[in-house]
Amino acid sequence: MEERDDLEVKEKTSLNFLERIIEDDLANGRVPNNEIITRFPPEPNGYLHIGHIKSICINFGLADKYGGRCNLRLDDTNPEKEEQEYINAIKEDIQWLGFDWGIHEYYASDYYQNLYEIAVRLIEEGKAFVDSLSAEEMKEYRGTLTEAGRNSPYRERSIEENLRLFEEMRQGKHPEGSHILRAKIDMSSPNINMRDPALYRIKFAHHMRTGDRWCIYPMYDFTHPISDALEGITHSICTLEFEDHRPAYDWATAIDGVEHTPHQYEFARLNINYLVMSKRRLLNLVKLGIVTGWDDPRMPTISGIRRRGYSPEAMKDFIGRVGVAKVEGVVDYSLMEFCVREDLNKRAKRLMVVLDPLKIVIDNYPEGKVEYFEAVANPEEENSPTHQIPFTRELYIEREDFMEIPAKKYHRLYPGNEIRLKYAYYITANSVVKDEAGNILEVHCTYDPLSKGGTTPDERKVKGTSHWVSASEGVSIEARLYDKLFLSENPGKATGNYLDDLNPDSLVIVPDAKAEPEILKARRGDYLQFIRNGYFTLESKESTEGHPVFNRTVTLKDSWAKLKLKMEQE
RNA sequence: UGGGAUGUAGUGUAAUGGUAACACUGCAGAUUCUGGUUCUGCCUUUGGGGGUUCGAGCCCCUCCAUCCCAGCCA
Repeated sequence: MEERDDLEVKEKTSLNFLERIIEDDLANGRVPNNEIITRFPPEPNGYLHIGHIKSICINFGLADKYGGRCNLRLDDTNPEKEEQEYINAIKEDIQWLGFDWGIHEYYASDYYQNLYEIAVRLIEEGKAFVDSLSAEEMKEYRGTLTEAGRNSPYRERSIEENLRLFEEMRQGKHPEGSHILRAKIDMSSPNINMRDPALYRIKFAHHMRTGDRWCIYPMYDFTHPISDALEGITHSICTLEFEDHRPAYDWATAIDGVEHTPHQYEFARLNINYLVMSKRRLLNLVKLGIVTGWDDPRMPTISGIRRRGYSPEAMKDFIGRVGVAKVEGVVDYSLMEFCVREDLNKRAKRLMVVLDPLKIVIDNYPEGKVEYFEAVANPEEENSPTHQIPFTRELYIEREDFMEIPAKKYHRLYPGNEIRLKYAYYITANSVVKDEAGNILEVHCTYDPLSKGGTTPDERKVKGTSHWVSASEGVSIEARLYDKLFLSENPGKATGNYLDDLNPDSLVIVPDAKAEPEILKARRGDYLQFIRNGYFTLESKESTEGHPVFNRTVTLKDSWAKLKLKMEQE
């Protein structure tokens, strides 16, 4: 221990592949002004989910690390699916994570005029044409994965006719689906994305930002690279499924007149086992009313996990631990739980709440007496604040903290056994009161007055300690306990019948416990940690007007449940 | 079976031609005013086969496996 300082702490400098690319580009003067510019380009067609956190952390993180910047760009080129509500939510979620795009908030729709002009220029140069094939015909002409496609019969239209048609498309003179602007690349390319990709389609849809000004909208393969170029993006980082689009990206940034040439790099998206992470499916859960909204605490959306009490720090730590690579893997849910637990353990305020109450009557404690004990908010914290907890003759403890016939290795309350009520007294169980059906209604105990504060003069030890709540002084709260996020039975990505797969794993518990000072405190916000194996969060009143809800954030290692199972098997 | 990518403990990620490692999980033990926390220990790894090299997870060849692509979505 005295040699600590002499130990050479090996600086861990291993870089991920993107950092290596950037450092190499920087070292070789390939970055204009040495300013790394990335972008996070979500389509505002839904709420951001946990998977997006990886992309956000990579793009904003890289910009931070290398002293550049990251633009927020809303990729709004499909007016039928996009909504202002989503834009607001996206911005809130990124900010919650602690990232700031400053003044660099852009919209693909800001570039509609530029894009249009570039398209006209492509037509003039004979590099794009108006195709009048139907969607079905186009598909047929495209060929298959193993067979080359054929040129559209409209491919050789004159430049004049193409120009006229495209202009008419813009003016709304043609119905949706009648014409489409395509790039002339190569119908026999083994890469299907290069078989004369569509550039512009007709859509008589109202756009939330441009209204009815346009009725032709540019496609991703055209919009994205040019938006990147226009914004001076140096490193355009996306997920693996766009690898096949990189040639199209390079084609677009090579168009005459497009000044800046960004480069696209791809990384593996985040998959977490049993977690449903597809905007389409999440939207479905919302539409079908299976959840209360995108921010339902069971949803793996950023707003959902925020409501359950996950912290941005924990999620960023999680992403850091997952790493960045090109391997399509599936991360264990338990790693995310670990990160949340680790963070919450350091900062969560501990409050005692009984979720599944069992009444305890202390026969030798005076009726009507109320005594207060001091509890610390967070034992992990030095000089942690304390608060007073009322103790009375009748209390509630957790139902699982009592067993009439104890299992092996059970050292909580059972007839004849002595345990400690945290911060208060030692009690010993004597007798049990049951109803006709044999359900335990209450347990009668006696307490040791000398054990006040949780220790005794003779320093005898007890093996069990339980949390408790006063029956008369406590407050009743409506609690909804969520175990995990919506999980699928499919360990990889959720598939077809994911709705059947979903295991809500939630239950409603209404504890009988009544007002306690610490519960009132909790109601003002923050983390509420408690219980043997779990952390709980209480939503702040502000964010859930009228819906006081308890959310159990994570299930800790369910060691108790496992032990119980083991004992049952023995 | 066209093209593009990827294979390192159960999972994720390092090792950039020089002793295969870190974290999570799992298992065991110690501590403990909650069977939590904390601490300690253990288990398990380079997809297969060739080649180059004094030396290969890394370079070459080959086989195998997995993922992505046939929207007028992004």
